[in-house]
Amino acid sequence: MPELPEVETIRRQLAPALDGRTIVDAAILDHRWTRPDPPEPTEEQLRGARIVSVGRVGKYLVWELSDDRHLLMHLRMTGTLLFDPDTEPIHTRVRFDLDDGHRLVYVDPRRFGTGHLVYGAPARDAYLAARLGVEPLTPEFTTHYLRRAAHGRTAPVKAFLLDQRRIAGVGNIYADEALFRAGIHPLRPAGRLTGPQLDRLRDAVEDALQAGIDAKGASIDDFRHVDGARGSFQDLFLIHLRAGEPCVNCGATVRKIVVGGRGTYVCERCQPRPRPRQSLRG
DNA sequence: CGCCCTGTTGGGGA
DNA sequence: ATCCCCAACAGGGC
Repeated sequence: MPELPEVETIRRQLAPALDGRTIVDAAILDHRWTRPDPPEPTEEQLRGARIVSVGRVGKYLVWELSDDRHLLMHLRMTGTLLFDPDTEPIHTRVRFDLDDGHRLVYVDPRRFGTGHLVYGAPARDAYLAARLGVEPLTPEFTTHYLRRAAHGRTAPVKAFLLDQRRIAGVGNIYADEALFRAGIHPLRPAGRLTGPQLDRLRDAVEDALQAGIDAKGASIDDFRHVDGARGSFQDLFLIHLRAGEPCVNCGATVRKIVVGGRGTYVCERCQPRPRPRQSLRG
């Protein structure tokens, strides 16, 4: 479920409850959660650890633990963290019992989510730096950076946005949203964006992500229900999952295509298809 | 009931 | 650099 705005929302909700607490007991019910070699963390390593802080980098939740240990959690598509659930969810993978009696439960039906334990800030930063580029809601995220990152690339701009090593935290939904707001077709080669398009794209990524963060308060479990009377998110996702509906901007019918193997929603009037590139050899 | 397709992610192999 | 497939599971359409 989580892209940057959702992970950030989870972090904000969790941090006050976790900061300063000690994990008195941990149960790892799913071996897969710790899969790299060696499998870390183990239950023994988590037991007795104090939680210094809970942060976020890209789509990673970064727990700083006592003794300069760092737990890097990625929720992938279906991971969820529940605080004091009434009943034990079916797909519970990890349980954390805190020293104040509260319990945090990690639930993940598809079991894609991962947890890694690394020792020392340098190891943590190296792990993240190898996978993540610029944070899109920081001053580092400039048109200039976008231009340099996109220069010479032939892959579709949507694939470019999804590449976490360039921009950290944009997923399938917000990529569609940003491209729609910027009026750029997802299939346009990233290296062929014009100056004005790069400007618009930078702003659109920022705006779409910030809108997602601001929409907290609505249930994050329901964030995909953009149609119907659900309300809160009706205005948040302008294009995603709206195939067959009229474009909110021009009224043309929103189409669904596939880009990079991912479902992609586009208004081909607001986001005109790129002219097919003439190959040099014909 | 079964089969097929889809999906909020990212890693690895071609 | 780019593209495709896969991990594991649920839900919907037929």
